[in-house]
Amino acid sequence: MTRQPWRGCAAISAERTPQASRLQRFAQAVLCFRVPARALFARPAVSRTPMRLTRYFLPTLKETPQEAQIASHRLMLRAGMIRQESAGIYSWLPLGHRVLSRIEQVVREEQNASGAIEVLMPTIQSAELWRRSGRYDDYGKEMLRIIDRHEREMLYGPTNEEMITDIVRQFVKSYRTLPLNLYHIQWKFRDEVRPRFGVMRGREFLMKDAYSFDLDAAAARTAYNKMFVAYLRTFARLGLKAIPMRADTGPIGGDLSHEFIVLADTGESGVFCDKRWLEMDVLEEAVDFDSDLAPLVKKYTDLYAATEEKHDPDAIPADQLVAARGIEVGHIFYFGTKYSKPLGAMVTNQEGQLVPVEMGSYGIGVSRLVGAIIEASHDDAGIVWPDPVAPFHVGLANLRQGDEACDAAADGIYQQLTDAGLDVLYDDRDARAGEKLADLDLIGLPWQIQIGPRGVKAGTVELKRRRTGEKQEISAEAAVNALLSGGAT
RNA sequence: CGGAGCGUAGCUUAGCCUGGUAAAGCGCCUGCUUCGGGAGCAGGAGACCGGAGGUUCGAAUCCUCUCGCUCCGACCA
Repeated sequence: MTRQPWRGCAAISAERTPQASRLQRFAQAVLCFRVPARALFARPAVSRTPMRLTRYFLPTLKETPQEAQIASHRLMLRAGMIRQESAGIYSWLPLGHRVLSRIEQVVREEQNASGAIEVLMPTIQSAELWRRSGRYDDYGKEMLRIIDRHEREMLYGPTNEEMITDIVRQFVKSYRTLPLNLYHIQWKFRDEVRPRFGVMRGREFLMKDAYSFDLDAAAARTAYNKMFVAYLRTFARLGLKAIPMRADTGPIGGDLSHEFIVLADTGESGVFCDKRWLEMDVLEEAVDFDSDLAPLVKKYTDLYAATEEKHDPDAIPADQLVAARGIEVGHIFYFGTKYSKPLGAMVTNQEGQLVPVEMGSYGIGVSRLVGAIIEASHDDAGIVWPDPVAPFHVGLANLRQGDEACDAAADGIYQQLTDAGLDVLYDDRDARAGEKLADLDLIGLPWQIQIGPRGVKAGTVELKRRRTGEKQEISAEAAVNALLSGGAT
């Protein structure tokens, strides 16, 4: 990485001012041939953020605030991940924000892998757009309506079908531009009558929404399958078993739809599935999204699975059926020309005719997933993060802060793990062992290293796997090597 | 939106029924002793009792209104 691409280019760097635009700097750097182009596009490594707890902000609670009814809500409050601002609206504190970002990143990577392209649309939309689709009046009180200073009617977007369709209407004129799948990850607002369960059912929530545009129904089906498979992979990476269930299409309309449901006792909807689903493997292997995905989709839709609304008691023998509760973490729809027609998103086909584009939309509740993952992965002591979403890889507890030998050992391990690129949260507070260990379990980092006077004297530290509780007393080197050799990345 | 509850210190609560000017535990700050699963002792800070009005000599307490939050139902990613 070249911090100063101007070095050695005196004539050019002399002209650089603090106000130099990006373009100017780009030109300067390019003119300076000694700078590798790669450096210009180097991106910051977001995940490499070790932290000493004394310099962090992690307001954990010993007692449970009274408003929290379910495990995930309780644990998120206790672990200092969120603070409620008003009904269904939350601030994300550092720990919660890190988890949210991690989930968002997994979702983004899998969307990109499937060929979808990221955009970002605003939270505030104009009522005019919604009048054209006819939904402004239909949507009811769930839509938060806003009047700006010019008395114009605006709204805080509950979803973005109208806007994305309007974008495509303007720029996409030919079938040659299709297929197209645009997605964004953005905050939305639905003024729920009764928000509850913390971030699982908030009024403000972070959603990934993808919108597919195709020339005909067959192509739209291909787009649907891509998203279907991308969702299987996304949830598998997040450590969740999400079952695709035949679902009601709801007010959004359409005739092909699956909800991805995580089974949990605290789930808000009743669901039914073949009991063989419980043994079914999640989709781990990489997928070629240009291949025919129909067989894969078939594999994951062959076994019966339906939400309450779509459940058909005659479809499956009772002794094969599991009735459970579930959390909806994703929902995919095909809805044809429902928006393209009224909003005029037309393309010219091969025959030169103007036809409305075929659309689908595909949502993942990113902020809801934080709660869903905790519901699916916690114990009496606290959260148990799946490795890919854990806010830090390793929690390092110095059980006797201020003891010279312990400090030296802990500082050393912290340095090594950090240098190796692991995210380490180092509890260097002057606090008691019990408090540190309880906090570590509560925040649920996948690995813990405990360093205390007893072990230091014997030349060992304790390496603990949060999920299993399994502990080993080994040398510091062995612990570092164990973490570096795979487990904790 | 129907039904039911609750607002007292940062958190969890007591006090309210039967009015007399606010209490405890945890957390926080200081000191000492402790130190391998949320320590002990001593001291300290911190609450116009959600807000407004009313009744009363006097209101956290009774009455009215209002705001906020929670739960059940209907609705929803």
